[in-house]
Amino acid sequence: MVTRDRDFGLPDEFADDVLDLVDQVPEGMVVTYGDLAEMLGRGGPRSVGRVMSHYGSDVPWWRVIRAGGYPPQGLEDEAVARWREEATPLVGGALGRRVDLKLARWQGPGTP
DNA sequence: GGATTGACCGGAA
DNA sequence: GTTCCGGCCAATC
Repeated sequence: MVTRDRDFGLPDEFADDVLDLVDQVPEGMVVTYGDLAEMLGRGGPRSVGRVMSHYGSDVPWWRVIRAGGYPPQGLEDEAVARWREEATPLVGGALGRRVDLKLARWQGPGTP
């Protein structure tokens, strides 16, 4: 009996947990990298960000933002466009480029 | 085995 | 408002 039954098949278990949580984020809401790390109970903001850059293609990555309410670098315009489509609360109105975490922050599964 | 990197965080100047 | 720094964790060279 080995400690890990999944030697291969999945790239890494950590990424699987991250993607699973991001996929549960409802429309009009967002979550920060640091919050995801805390929900998982391990890892850090950097680890989550790295996972997203490689495997985020299969999840609503635009709902994962930085602690300041800003979208990931390189995809700012893409994320803002998605938010306006999903009516995500933005600071300064619908023309804002920053998410209002005070209203749109997803607290975790079971609290949509 | 160490050193570097990455879609980061928070605080200070 | 911006810019700089140290800390954080996992994957990669």
